[in-house]
Amino acid sequence: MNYWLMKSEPSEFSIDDLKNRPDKTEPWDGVRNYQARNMMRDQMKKGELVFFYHSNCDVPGIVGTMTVHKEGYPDHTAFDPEDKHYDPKSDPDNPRWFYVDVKYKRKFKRTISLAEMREHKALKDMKLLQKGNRLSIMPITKKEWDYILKLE
DNA sequence: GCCAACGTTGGC
DNA sequence: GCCAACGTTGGC
Repeated sequence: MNYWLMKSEPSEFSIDDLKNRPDKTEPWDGVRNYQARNMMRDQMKKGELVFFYHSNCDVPGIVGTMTVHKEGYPDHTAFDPEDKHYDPKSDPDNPRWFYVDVKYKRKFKRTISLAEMREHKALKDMKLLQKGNRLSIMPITKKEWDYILKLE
């Protein structure tokens, strides 16, 4: 059982957008980073728990939880010239980019902000808090997962 | 809007 | 394979 954190800009796709999908699921499209792709393609398993993180907004932080609903498969937005995530180098016969479907689980009563997480020594090793980390998907330890849930 | 940190691209 | 140039991320 692995635990994850996935970032999204709420102006693009927020936890409320996910919650408001008819079946509360959505493909996590547009990831164009190899490390993040590898995690979605190879490591994220159905039913695993994921923090939803809002980035590039007034109060960046964790806003809720979701689950991996469908394991890695080719990101078809890479094949569509009309799509803003189009990548001509991704060949449908040999896809370069993959995504998973996520499913809404719960929205926190409040945002666990990045600033707040920085204040907790127990969380100091989180990849999220390390300088210059721009990965949009990252693993979380069970210890960190449990600790953050208690902050709510 | 600024800018540091990082990833990718492409010339050589 | 090096590395400068460029583009992107994302906190502030």
